[in-house]
Amino acid sequence: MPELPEVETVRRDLDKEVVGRTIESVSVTGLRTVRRYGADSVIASLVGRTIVGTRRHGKYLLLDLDDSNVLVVHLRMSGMLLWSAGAPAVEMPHTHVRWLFTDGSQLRFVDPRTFGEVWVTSSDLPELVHVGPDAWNDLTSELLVERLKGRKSALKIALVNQAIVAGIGNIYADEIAWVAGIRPERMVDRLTGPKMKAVFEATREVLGVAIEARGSTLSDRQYVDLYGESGGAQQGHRVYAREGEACLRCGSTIVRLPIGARSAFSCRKCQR
DNA sequence: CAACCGACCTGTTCGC
DNA sequence: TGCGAACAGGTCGGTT
Repeated sequence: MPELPEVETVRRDLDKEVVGRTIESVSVTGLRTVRRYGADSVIASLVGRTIVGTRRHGKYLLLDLDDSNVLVVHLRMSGMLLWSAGAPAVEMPHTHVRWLFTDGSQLRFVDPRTFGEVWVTSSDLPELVHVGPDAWNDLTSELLVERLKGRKSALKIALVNQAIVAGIGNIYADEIAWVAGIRPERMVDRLTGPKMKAVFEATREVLGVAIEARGSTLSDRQYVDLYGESGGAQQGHRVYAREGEACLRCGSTIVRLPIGARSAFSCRKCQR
């Protein structure tokens, strides 16, 4: 599933491939993908526009346009952006939006489960006002303490709450809790200063390594980069999807336990 | 206001 | 082996 490291990988690829390119036409075949403002809005505000830059806030991908508006893409669970210099070698089912550039290259939004979204908005990004600071670019140790203050929820639940901090999802929340040596169900209002610091440092380490490895691609290949290639970060996972395997720190068995409606992987011996 | 939970989806895996 | 059930999970809206 695309979380911050996966979206950041796609952003870096987009920065290389589409910045400076001008959109000749837009084809929308999946209406659910453009449900926020409709197909007409997406097409009318993009044809003739040049992409001048890329940004990311949490899991939101932001493409800056030459009229100061912004093309927003959220991959959610199964969305992928695929770029090709010309006509794509392989046509993918579930292609919902296609952007053709004036130089013959093209970008496609493919999304089997149709949770993903594409829309165009103004530069002040009104749809993202409720989203917290980006976990990679904006978060500091002090800011994390401030964001968690007064919250009564489990560490994992807090980490995946985009209003508290943006970009962390199910996989990296489990990894962060393991690196910090804290149980995912631990209430954040009971974390001491040093433990808060440990969570912050773990966040830096886990996200940094995953970005370096170009994100996590699990067996179902629900995430690939702009060229359709898998990431390599899954090889470094220390708890996620390792139920029954040995903890890499203490050798104890990794377990899977429900937290809220989801499940979390952890080591009961060295996470306290 | 904050926490919680169901709904949204479809491809894949699981269990009988 | 086959088929239906369960599962995967980010976000939103409704409820507690």
